[in-house]
Amino acid sequence: MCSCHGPRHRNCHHQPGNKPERFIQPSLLLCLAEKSSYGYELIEQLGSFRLHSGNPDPGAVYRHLRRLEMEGYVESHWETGEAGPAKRMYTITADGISLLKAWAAELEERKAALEEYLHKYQKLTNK
Amino acid sequence: MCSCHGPRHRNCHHQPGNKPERFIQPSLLLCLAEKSSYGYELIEQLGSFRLHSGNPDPGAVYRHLRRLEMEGYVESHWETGEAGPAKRMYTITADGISLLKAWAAELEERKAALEEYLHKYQKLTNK
DNA sequence: TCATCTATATGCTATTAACATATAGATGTT
DNA sequence: AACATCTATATGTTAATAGCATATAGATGA
Repeated sequence: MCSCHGPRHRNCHHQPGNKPERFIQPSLLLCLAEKSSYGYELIEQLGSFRLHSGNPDPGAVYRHLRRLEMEGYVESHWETGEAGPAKRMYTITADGISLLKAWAAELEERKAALEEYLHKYQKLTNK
Repeated sequence: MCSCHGPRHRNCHHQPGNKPERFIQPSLLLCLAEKSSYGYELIEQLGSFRLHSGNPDPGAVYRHLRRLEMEGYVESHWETGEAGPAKRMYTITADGISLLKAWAAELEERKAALEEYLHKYQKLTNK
């Protein structure tokens, strides 16, 4: 029974299924390492990652992008040529590639940590 | 370059290595499914999990335990017989076992999600 | 004209990890 | 006896973030 109530708790964080996603940053970096892109498109791309159940919050994505730029991991410029409203196109920098690499190592470690946990769980249930 | 400064930012969350641990609850449940235990001992046990880099924050552990009890996933009683100060011994309930099972399924899913991400990363770097 | 789609952005709240500190009984040392 | 240390539990505060709501505006189509 979750102690959370009200409209802000449709996705309560206290139960396993309702995960806080902390993977917006590494996902953005991976997408941008593949090709330059912009917020609206990146939102759709992240939506297809298993790490994100459905499209991520647009607000979160735009804020992450601005921050990554402020910190020098990506660069942006306005693209006005194409159809529709102007897009802010983002390109990953060398620092961004380094950060992505660090994320990959970290996520590899987390995978191993999860495997350890699940192994312990298996050992318990097979007793 | 992280925009975080000051004493509260020795462990900045924005960089891969500085992970927020969101695994105290499932770790506690797994330990308690193995055997009844108490806060101080559980802190040490969690410290040996790869999911936790070093001993977790005692405050966090004690609060998690109280909340798990409030929500019916564990039960506790004071143990005064042994040496040292009294211990609040925790025992997992049937609901707690169910919750643990749900956590295991969720962490299995997260492991798969991480594998997907890392596979994409590998594909990129092998180009 | 109006609705809808594309696109970016900001404001607010709840939750949580991290950090700091408080309390107190038990044990060991001089 | 006095004192430090260890065991054990607990609370107060802050910073960071996910999630939700909302604002803005140009482009497209009916």
